[in-house]
Amino acid sequence: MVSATGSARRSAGRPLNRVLSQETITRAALTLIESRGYEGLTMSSLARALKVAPSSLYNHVESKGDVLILVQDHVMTQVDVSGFESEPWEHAVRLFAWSYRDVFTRHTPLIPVIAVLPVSGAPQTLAVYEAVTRGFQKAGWPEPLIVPAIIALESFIFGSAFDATAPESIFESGQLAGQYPQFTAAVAARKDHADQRQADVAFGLGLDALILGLRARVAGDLR
Amino acid sequence: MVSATGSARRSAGRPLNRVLSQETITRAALTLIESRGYEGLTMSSLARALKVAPSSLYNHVESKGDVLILVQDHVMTQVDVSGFESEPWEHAVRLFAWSYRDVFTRHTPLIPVIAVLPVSGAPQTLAVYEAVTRGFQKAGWPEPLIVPAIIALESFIFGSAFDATAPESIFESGQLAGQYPQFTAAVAARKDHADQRQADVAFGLGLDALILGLRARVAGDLR
DNA sequence: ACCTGAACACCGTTCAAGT
DNA sequence: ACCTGAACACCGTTCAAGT
Repeated sequence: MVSATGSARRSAGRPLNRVLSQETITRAALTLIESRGYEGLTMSSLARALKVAPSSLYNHVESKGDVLILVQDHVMTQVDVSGFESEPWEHAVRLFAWSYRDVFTRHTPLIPVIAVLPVSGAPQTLAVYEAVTRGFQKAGWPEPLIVPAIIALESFIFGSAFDATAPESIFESGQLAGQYPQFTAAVAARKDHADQRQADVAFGLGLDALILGLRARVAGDLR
Repeated sequence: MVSATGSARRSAGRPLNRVLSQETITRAALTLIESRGYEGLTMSSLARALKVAPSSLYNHVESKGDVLILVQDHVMTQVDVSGFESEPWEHAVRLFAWSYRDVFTRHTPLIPVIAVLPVSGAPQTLAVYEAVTRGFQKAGWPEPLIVPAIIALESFIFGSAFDATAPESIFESGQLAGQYPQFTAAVAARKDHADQRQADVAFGLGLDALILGLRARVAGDLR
């Protein structure tokens, strides 16, 4: 019997023309993540989206972790590094950092993947690092400081991406307010930044501080 | 039949004295994580360690996520906030930040949990924030800036904890080196900091920059 | 080479039955 | 109130069989 609606099921055996590739898998995974989130991304759901049996995926990837690596590298193309070509260093860093954080706020489950993944298998990730490095070099940064500075920036960005997914009320002490009076007061005193999200205020503050502090360090090293 | 070695299996029905509590569960989970890591922590393994059926756990926690929340709050007691009582602000922040990062380097799977968890259910976490807040107040920080500054610091710390779990060789471009010459050069130029780990160099650089930048911002606000 | 379909060893969670 | 034991609906992954 063939399913009543939709197309007939493919029979076993090698099909006449290949139906899968790493690219179609990556694309389907991204679409699935956009519509159903990361909990919605399973090898089953991915296979279903591609109209294929789950076991077929293993002809093209070694594991689900492999799929996440493919997705990660593709997501990296969404990060805006254009500023490093034309803009002054500080402006370029700011543009880059906000863009990087915004992208990964939508993809926090990739952060544990990327943070530990060797760049050698991730060309788009390398392309981003290359562009950023050129920007730092153009601004006259001492070579040995560039990679540590990029890592520090990236660490701040990843942590901030997690923070950006937290509910606005995360710091309300609730019942325990009386036991922690100073923190409760500090939470209440946070400036009412109109409609700006608290996570954005913190990110802006930290980014300004990092930029200022890094710049001071470079000036010291070059003097 | 009773198992040949070890104690006999408990029969069904309410036992004479309670064998579980949130505290024993938390303790067992932490021991399990220390010995087998986070992949080794399953509801089954946890039950086995406590000599109990997996379903028994659900009399004390609502889900595995609940267990992670209990673990997270307990781990928070390992963070050193003692500096904020006696030391100058800058030294206290440094002590706190390194300690916080070191603790969560061993517990990165908790980061997505804590980053989104309302503090109202996490007394130890609140205790840490209270101590830090007092240190900032003592140093004369303007009240509305304290919470954003703590969040920024924490974001940098969490991101750096992930970075600290990465292999030392993560930035070697491998085959693709030729296509990304500037980044490859920058990686090669990283100072040889004797036996200091690259992650520690980056964390130290970023922490110094953040401290300097935050301090400058405060000075500006108070002027 | 690359697909299907059946199977496997897990997972977290639910719930009736028992004391 | 709080435990056991059986069951359920999933998970990722393996592998023989098919073309």
